[in-house]
Amino acid sequence: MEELCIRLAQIYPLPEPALSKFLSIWKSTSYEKGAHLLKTGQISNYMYFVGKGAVRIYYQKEEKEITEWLALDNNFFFSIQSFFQRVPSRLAIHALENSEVFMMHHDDLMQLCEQSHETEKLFRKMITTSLILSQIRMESIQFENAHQRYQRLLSSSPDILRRVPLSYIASFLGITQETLSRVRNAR
Amino acid sequence: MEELCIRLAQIYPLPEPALSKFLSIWKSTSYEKGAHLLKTGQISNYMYFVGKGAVRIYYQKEEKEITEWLALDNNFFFSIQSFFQRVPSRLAIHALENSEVFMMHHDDLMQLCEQSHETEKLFRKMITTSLILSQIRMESIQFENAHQRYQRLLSSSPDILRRVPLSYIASFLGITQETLSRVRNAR
DNA sequence: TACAATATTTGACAATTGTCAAATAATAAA
DNA sequence: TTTATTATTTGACAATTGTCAAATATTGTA
Repeated sequence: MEELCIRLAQIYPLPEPALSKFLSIWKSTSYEKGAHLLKTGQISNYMYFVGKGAVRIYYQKEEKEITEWLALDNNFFFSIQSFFQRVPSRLAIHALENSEVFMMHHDDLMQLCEQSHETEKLFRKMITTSLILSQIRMESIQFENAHQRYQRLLSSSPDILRRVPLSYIASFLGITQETLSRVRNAR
Repeated sequence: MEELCIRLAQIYPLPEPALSKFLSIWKSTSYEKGAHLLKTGQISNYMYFVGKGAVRIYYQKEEKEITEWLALDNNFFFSIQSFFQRVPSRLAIHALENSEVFMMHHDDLMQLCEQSHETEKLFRKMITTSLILSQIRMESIQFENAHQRYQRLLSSSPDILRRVPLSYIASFLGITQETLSRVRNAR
């Protein structure tokens, strides 16, 4: 919870009493390694924050599993389209390690946003952050080759290799496992 | 202006008096073909809406010009990172045709957002729309080949080929002009 | 420890796309 | 209309990455 507060304050320092109310709608849960936070076809009701731990967002694409996102310690994540558009999620989410996860229900958030302009503002800034990250990732995928993408990931998240199977990382980077294996050794 | 109102209402129907105030901060300008709306290195102060016309957002990458976005008739566009983070823009924007452009200054928008919760909500929804589009485009770039990306563009914006030079479209799709030329003929 | 299951690496080859140069087509200017 | 300029297409070849199969390494479990 500590870390969640810190991350929120970095995005926008919500004044009281809105802050207390906002924090109160986050629920804490523990997920065992392998457990699902969200399954394909469910409407994703939550925005999540992983404290200590790691989760993977993925989906099925022609008999392959595509890793859409990896979130390690102290990061937000959610199934964007399902959460916002209230449609069944194409994405599934599971824990890669035993993880401490905080989650906030869509309806609770919307209710607070109605009541509190300041909370709406915080939420707007959270989405803005996601949008900027999305742009950066898009550019990386479009213009960097396998080696450059791997290096970028390494420098932004150095311990990811020790904690996440190579096949997931490769898919997240948009390359095959074999290519990633070659790229990270030799050359 | 008509079309701008329609598009805004689709995103969120802002009630009066907020709507009138919001509309009043949009300024209308005409740009001649080739004219710049924004040059590299400037801080991008505006969110834009092109009425009738076409614009191109691009940047320089190792002696090549990369087309980051193309906006035709009745669409929003802006230099996301510069607009939100108030840093000099890596992107430039110019008109591909004589264009009718509406623009809204960052500071005016922020002032209205402070005053009006409803306006903040509209803005939040506009960003959410951008985020979802960004996700869809990212997936297209990551998992579709040149031919599929071209087809997707054609179906979402059929007249783009008649109005935008092939080299810009190719760059926008993340492929070379030669590959696009081959993909759209034969095969 | 030894075995089984899973994960990663390696090799051979194919598919896709990029690069560079030249030819052709389309457009704008004289 | 003719010419000059710009845009698009085509060919030959190279680079990158993907695919499939097999080998090796790692991890978890009896």
